[in-house]
Amino acid sequence: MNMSTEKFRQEVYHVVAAIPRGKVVTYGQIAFLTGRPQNSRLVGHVLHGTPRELRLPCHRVVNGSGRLVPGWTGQRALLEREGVEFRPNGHVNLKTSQWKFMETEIQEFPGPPTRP
DNA sequence: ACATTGACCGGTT
DNA sequence: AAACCGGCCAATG
Repeated sequence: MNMSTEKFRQEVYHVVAAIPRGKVVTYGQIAFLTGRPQNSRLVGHVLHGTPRELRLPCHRVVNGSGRLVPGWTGQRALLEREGVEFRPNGHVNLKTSQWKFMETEIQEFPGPPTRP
């Protein structure tokens, strides 16, 4: 068993556990937060093998374009139940339902200078 | 030791 | 919007 990958697995679990109701995060975001921004595929691999008894909100993880997990029927119902919004094409509306952890400290900036 | 396969991503048609 | 491509890396055969 490789130690660092085991730690990586635990960190992924921690992030997923912290996703608030009604919001989703992408595999890429989790990869970034766990210090392996290049390895979003591994996040998916870890989540695929998540034990059910951990009771993690795995349904709140989607891919970068808002697509749901291939073959997981019922994920959409779980998300809709907690208020996640969907687009006409069946993807999550990331614009309104993505958890943007970067924007927790900085609220507003004076708007960008309008250039004619 | 390969080769293939993914719950992926960013950039380019 | 959607398809394709190259890069990524653990797991699997």
